[in-house]
Amino acid sequence: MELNPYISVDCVVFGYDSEKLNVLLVNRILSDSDDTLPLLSDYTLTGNHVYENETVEAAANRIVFDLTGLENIYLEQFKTFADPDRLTNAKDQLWLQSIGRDPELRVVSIGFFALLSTSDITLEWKGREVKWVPAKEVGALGFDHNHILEEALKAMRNKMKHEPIGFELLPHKFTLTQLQTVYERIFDTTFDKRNFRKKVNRMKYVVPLNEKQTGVSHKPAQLYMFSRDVYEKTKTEQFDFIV
Amino acid sequence: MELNPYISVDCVVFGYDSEKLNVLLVNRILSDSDDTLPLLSDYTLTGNHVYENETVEAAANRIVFDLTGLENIYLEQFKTFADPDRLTNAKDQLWLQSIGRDPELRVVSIGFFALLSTSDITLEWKGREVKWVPAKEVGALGFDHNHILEEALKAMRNKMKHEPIGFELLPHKFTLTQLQTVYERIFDTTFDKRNFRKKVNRMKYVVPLNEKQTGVSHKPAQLYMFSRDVYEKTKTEQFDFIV
DNA sequence: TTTAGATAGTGTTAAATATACACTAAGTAA
DNA sequence: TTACTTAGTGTATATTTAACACTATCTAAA
Repeated sequence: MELNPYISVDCVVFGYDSEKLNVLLVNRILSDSDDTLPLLSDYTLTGNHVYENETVEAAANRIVFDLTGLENIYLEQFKTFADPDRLTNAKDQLWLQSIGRDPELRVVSIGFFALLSTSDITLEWKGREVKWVPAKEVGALGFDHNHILEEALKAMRNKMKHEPIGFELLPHKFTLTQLQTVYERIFDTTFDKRNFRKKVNRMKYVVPLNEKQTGVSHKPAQLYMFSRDVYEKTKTEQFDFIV
Repeated sequence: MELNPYISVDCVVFGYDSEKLNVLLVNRILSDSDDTLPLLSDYTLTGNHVYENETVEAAANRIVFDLTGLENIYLEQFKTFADPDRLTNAKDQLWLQSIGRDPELRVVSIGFFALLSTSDITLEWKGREVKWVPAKEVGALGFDHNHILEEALKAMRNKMKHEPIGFELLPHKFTLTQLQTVYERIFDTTFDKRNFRKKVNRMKYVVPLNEKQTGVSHKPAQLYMFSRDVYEKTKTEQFDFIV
């Protein structure tokens, strides 16, 4: 089965490590014929073209699965990138040529972001180096991927303000302190612990388990899980189009 | 300048007529050679392929401008449609063939929605019939446009809950009753007049004008306008990830 | 010019939510 | 047993929401 040459999917995989938000990057390396200094070595987001009979959602899931081994990861199509000059940079042209793609072809890239907890996976070598980089420390990426990353961050933060997706960045079982910290780190702010807990208390879809944290050298915290089921059943329309 | 054959933009143009939400549709008609009964006659959303050197945003603006004569209309890219079988329906295949497109080609369509007040424009014949249809009365559309319309409605409603875009559906100067009615019609609900006004009162970006409604046979209402400028300057981060 | 009709515009009370703030509880490790 | 670390909790005040009904002002028609 053939890959479609002009439709690609780029996945901005966000992984939270209970400290900061990271992005999954892959190494883009191009060696000279005599194998000395590489002609090109930088990083890009994870992406691929879609197969001719494949939906873009399936392609996004495939890409995330190939790199993380995880299925049913939170994935959302957030924006499409199709500027005529998005791949006309010299490095990108060199790369496209070297991997046998037509550098003239206008490639549409459909952007997805994925949310997961880095504790759920261990990265493996997949023919190319794959690594987590803190979102705030990402340097110059190949293609238009800095732009895509910025847009993904915007879309993710925006969604996070109104829908319960912070949970997707945590392990299945989490403590309220962990939950509070995710939101604090992603929005670069702090919340009052008691007020935060009062608010969470009202969210019936954050359900306490009969289980406590283990392996910590202090009072172990109560564990909770997120129930999307309860969420869907209890959510109501709400407006907040106000300052 | 050539149109790119595999990248298209579909615009879901929402027009509010101070009564209901309408969608702009164009007639897709195909006559037999002897010009009797049409082989095909139905409606689609407005869309077009993009020029090779054109961005998709520019294409969306061009499409809206060509149909309405308006520039600087509120436009938002909301989702991209690229299913391999999105144009494989018999009617669509017939149409594609008849206008000289390759019916086998996988076409990516980037969806935008536009918001405007129908009072701002008068539709003209542009070689094809163009008409407003109430969003709730749209029948079977060509291509995958019923699906695109559904997604546009979802995206628009969702955005409307959290950001001040209801104004885009009204004339530049509007009354508070008109503003309330837009929200009521789009969310199929009703609000208490006094509470609604108290809320709007707190929105500093809804600014009263030194002007009243004219041409009505009852007490004329105060006119207001929306200031995106004030909005951008006064908006704050807010969370509501709660039931 | 008076009157009927239509929509504009306004205030209060009770309940819920948001905010600000500091100490005790329960575990581990030395 | 003590020191250390994080968990977990309550109260008072300010703000916001929700529920609810009447008067004001204009036009048009009698």
